[in-house]
Amino acid sequence: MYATMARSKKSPVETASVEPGRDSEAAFLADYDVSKFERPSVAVDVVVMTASGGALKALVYKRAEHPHRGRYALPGGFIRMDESLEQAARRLLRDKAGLSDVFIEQLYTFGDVRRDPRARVLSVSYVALVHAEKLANHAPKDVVVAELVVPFAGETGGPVEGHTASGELLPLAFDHALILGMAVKRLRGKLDYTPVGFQLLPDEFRLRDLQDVHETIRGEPVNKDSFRRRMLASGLIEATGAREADVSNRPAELYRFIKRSAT
Amino acid sequence: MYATMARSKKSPVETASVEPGRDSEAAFLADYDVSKFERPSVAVDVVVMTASGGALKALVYKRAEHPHRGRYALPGGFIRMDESLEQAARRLLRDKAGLSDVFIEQLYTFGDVRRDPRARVLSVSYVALVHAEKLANHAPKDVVVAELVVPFAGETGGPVEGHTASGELLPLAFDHALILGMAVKRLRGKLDYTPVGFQLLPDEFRLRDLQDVHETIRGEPVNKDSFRRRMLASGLIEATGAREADVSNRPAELYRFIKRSAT
DNA sequence: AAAATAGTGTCTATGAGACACTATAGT
DNA sequence: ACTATAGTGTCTCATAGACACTATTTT
Repeated sequence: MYATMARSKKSPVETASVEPGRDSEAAFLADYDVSKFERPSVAVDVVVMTASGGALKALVYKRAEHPHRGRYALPGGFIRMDESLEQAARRLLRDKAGLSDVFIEQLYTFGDVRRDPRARVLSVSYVALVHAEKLANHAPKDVVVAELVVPFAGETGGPVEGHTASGELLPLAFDHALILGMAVKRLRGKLDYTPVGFQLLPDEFRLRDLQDVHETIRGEPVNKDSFRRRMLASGLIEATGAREADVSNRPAELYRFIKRSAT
Repeated sequence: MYATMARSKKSPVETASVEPGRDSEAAFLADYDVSKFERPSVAVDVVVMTASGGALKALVYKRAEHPHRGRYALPGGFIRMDESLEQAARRLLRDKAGLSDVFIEQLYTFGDVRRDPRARVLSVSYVALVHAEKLANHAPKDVVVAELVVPFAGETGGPVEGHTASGELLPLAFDHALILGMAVKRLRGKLDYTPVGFQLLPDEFRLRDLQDVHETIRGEPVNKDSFRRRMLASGLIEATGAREADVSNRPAELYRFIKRSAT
């Protein structure tokens, strides 16, 4: 889009001294040889996160091929020449995790020279947030929903461990422990000023569920009273009028988010 | 580092079922052919920002070559195979802007398929924050310190215009208006919870200077009383004991940041 | 009735905004 | 004395945390 705009004849931004030179630019482009410069490989890796049972979780799968065969890696793959980074992330999410229509956001680009033993490979990472049930229903069976053990408080950052539900440690491939750590850091940072729960809860939920999500992400308890007041005053959620059923205590009011963001 | 760790024999993380297979992995790597997959070019572009005279500014330079000859671009260039992304950013900053020992941080990776007319080129962007004087002293003469005109409030995001000091619009190359917009958005976001002024002010400054920086970044005034109280209570700055001189009014106390972060 | 969790009302401490006031330099 | 900006003291309002209290379900 911007490339197009830049080449249009009378774009309103062409006020100062831009040399038009359209023919010579065209000639230049025709002659341009991409292979002049060495290029790295570029992969997109997606952190598919959810929060349930008091734990932050992310989807990993056991690598069947070298390098790092047997270790656990994030769903990812090399980008194609005809897709944008986000399109690549969505494709990989669909092909490797069976997920579509989820919230995704670019996280960070990892580019250490030796991060992949094969060759120079950059990883442009994305975070996807999904409901726990969606992950349970749609994920192929060779994937593992790893529980994350976060060794840092607040938004300090650092590598994060993955465990099975039974507590076994899952050795992570490449620098994926760092990518997971960055994802947790980002999620914690977003918590204060964006309605993160939108993506991590079903359409109807109890305030307690929303509080659980916040506490799981932060890794520490939040004040119940203050949390309720803030959420109700935020204007982002509304009561459905319905209440939960079949509980052995006073049933909680059910709420929904006012504007469910598209994808 | 991670590649090394992953291949070490008895890493403590190898608790679950990792297939060792060191020989076969070595064989695999020896056979691995990088050229199997098509690869994009990867550039690093650096937004060198400063705040002075009530305006946010960024360094751009007029392109002498195609594509987008005559338009203004961020300092940038293709990454080399033996340097990390941050190393590339620092190299470009040194070579193209004459700057070293400045704060830099990765911003975002732009990957639209058509963002560069030559070929598929990803841009991993970085933000550098420097004092206004440092920029004035060190910048080569083919660069322009463009004043940014930010058409959005808060952290909405969107493209940003560059102007000369005299108000002339500088047409920007590629998607660099978007990259600048992202940089402004990020800077505004950091303002609330990190001492951004550290990087944008000289060693000694008046509280008014710090307030000016905050107002310039936010694009709107801040409450003077509350701002003073917050800054003094933050524990991040301390009085030097000295006062400004040669002013025709009550001279202000000079302050310094407690811990000047390294680079 | 007992147990368990949902939800309300109220008090207090803290921090932001508003504003009046005092302080100190040059002219 | 006058001007301009620095810096202080105080009042009010909004919000977070603490805590006691009430409400509503199952067993």
